[in-house]
Amino acid sequence: MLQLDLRSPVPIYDQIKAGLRGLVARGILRPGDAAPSIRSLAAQLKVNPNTVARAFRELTLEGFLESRRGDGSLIAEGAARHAKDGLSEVRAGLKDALLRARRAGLAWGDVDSLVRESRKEEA
Amino acid sequence: MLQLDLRSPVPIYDQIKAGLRGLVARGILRPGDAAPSIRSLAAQLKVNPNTVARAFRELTLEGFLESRRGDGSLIAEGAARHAKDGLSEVRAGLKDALLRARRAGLAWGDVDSLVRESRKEEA
Amino acid sequence: MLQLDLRSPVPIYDQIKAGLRGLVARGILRPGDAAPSIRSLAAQLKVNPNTVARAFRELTLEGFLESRRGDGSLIAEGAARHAKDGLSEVRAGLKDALLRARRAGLAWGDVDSLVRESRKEEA
Amino acid sequence: MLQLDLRSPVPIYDQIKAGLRGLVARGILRPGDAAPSIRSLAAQLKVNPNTVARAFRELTLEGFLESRRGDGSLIAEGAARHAKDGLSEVRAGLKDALLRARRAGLAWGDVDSLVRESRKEEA
DNA sequence: GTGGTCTAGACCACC
DNA sequence: GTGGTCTAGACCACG
Repeated sequence: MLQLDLRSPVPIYDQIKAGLRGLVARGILRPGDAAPSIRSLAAQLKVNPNTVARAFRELTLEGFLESRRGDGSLIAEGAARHAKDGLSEVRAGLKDALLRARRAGLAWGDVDSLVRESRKEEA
Repeated sequence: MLQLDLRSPVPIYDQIKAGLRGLVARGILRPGDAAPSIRSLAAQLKVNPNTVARAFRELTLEGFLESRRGDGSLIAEGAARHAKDGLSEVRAGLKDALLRARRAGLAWGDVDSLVRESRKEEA
Repeated sequence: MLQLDLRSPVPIYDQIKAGLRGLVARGILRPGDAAPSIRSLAAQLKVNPNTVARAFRELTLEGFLESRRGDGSLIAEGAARHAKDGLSEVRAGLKDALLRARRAGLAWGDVDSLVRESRKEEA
Repeated sequence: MLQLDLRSPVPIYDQIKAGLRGLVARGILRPGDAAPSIRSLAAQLKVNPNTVARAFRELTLEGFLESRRGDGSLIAEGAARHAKDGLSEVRAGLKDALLRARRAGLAWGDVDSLVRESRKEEA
């Protein structure tokens, strides 16, 4: 349901944040649904609960989650929009990668073919 | 001539390395040309000279630069190939970013528009 | 009749307790009156009945409520005094909040305008 | 320079955040100044560095601090405005306290006299 | 059971 | 030296 790449330089808590937003963006979780509990998600991902807690805390501050004391968290009402036109961190990451690639001398043509290639592999 | 993103999680010295390789990949600097001096580059980028020095040191070890005792560095003969190798790393990084973005729920259409947007901003 | 702020760090059962005391302090409920039933209040506040039950339990222990086996609770005779005692607690809390706000750099003028603002919003 | 109340129900990291904003609001620290290092502040406050780090992290996300990798943090340019018209958390806390006080039955007149009283004591 | 805070200590990368 | 991430484990309050 949610996958991590522990080798990635991207912080685990960021991957968790992106993953949850992805579940909403793809319609697997919907506003009003209960989010998995911090502890259960931590166990499932084999990660320290604090790490998951940090992701949840930030998502709550951002208004993507609502935490109910002693009764778990749920996907906030605005989460769908948040996940959709938001995805801001992911977009920022991609844009950053694009920018660096350009600065490193990658031509736009190369970028285009790389995108096409990835698209093909996925299908 | 060379731009940094101080907020990026990518190390500054890595950005400098990639930037110099990019200048060669784009033909702005050529093998045999003088590289900017560490001090002047540091001043221009408003960065600690140590940071630039580290980038130069590593580029020299990699054979991309040649240092002339007391007389700065110059772009090595094999620099063009090095710049190309750098490009494959960059491609790999971009591809990875794309994968994560997709996992996070970003649609291909979003990717396309993001690319268009970056292209536009650059122009 | 009784309003909660689910986002507040203040426990819900405490808000309920304070709210009931407030209703008495303001003369809306009087000693001898029937208190709302736990279930109806829980439904109205969209809160777990356990939470309301806890508030009632504590209020009963404090002598603010009297429970009639199988017939709900009623406002105790001494409730008015209890409500007044509650007020001093509230005052202390407010004073503390003021102190912290001042330490944090809030000017007295800001405090004044904040009070005016709250007053306005309430009306 | 910065005082904590470990007995307060207000989280330490929140007190630290408020304290730093207060130092800027009062002009003791200015935009561009170096903020104390996480470790030194932790030592001075006799608190775990992680706790200070959390405060710093949030302040950075909010744009009040800028962190320079390996070179400490500094007060961001927008910090003064942030601290001044912001102070948002403190104001929110005060407003919350006011709201609860009102719901608990405290009259506006009581609020006013309480404010006057605090003001007098401080002077 | 839940989320939240805090401590302690390790490790990393950067300057 | 700096900030950042992660783990481990304790404790608290709430539902």
